[in-house]
Amino acid sequence: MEPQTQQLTEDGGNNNEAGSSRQSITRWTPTNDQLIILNDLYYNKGVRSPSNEQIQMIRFQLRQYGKIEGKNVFYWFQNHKARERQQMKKFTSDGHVPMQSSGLVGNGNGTNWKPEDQYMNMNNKYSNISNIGQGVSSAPASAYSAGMIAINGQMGNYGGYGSMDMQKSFRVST
Amino acid sequence: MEPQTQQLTEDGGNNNEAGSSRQSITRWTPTNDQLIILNDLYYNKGVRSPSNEQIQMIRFQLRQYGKIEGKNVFYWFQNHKARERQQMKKFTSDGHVPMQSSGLVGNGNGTNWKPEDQYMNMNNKYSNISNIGQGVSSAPASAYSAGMIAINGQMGNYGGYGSMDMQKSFRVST
DNA sequence: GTGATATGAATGAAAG
DNA sequence: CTTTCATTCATATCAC
Repeated sequence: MEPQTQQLTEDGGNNNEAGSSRQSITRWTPTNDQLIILNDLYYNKGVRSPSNEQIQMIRFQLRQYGKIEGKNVFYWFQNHKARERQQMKKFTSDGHVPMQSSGLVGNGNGTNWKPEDQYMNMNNKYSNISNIGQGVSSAPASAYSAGMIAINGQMGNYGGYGSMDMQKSFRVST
Repeated sequence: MEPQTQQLTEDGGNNNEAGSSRQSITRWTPTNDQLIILNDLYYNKGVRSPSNEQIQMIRFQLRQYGKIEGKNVFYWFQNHKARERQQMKKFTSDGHVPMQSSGLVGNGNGTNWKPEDQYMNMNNKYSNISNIGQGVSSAPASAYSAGMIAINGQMGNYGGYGSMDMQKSFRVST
């Protein structure tokens, strides 16, 4: 009834948690585009518990749409998976579960993902797929232009060669 | 939150009746009887975070008074506990906390930190790096290629090395 | 009708 | 991975 105007915590860099030894007072809020990618990875690509490397790549991909850190990606997948499972057990829908339409996921190891078209039902939020960060592709991105990240887009045969220097650890509050 | 001044729906009766599709799409509103039971469980029985099975039992019990699902019970306890703490935190030592805490559960924390470094153990097993795409299939039992992961699965080239020895360290403990 | 408040629902972050 | 905490969004109800 009323667009809640999701306050996209756009990048912009106003976020700040360093210095504060408190609990994170800055909570990452995924943008619509980020959610789309994350859900695509989760449901269509079968990503469940990405490794560190994968997290970094995903982060890099999502960064174009807003500020994001590795831990955000990590927590997102962890929560998403846990809650999907929780929903199955705890909220055993006697009626229905007003969340994602998951359900098949029987894979628990990632041994091999069975490609299957499943559309996530992002009926939750409002489609605000707009030019959120039009031109956000800042400079730092070019430094890592290894071109081997094919998370969502198409990638012919560039063959990156991936000895890039990725951050090895993202720590919160040094 | 105020004291349990059950100001619930003044309709007193049951605006939520099982089978009534009246407000099924709206959020659950506990009936008076349900609130009595819930509060009894909370204050007299000391229930704070019921397990899945407990939730189901509670749900079953409450169901005779109105439509209810497991998540409603779950969220009720979550919110009730969180908000009780929230108020307690607000009146840290005012001496007048409008709540009838019975003091069960002996919860003494609230501001208790654990001065301990928590290193998340991202145990990447030796093999079986969940490959997310159907294109990259790592060697079964040789070296684990974690350098580059084609999340899309459209990679025509396989990556070399990346940083394999990453140790993600969430140093989050305050 | 509008705003304040109570509270159900959701989820990021973190602890266990 | 499971469970809990904290913060925030969303909405029903009440006060005006």
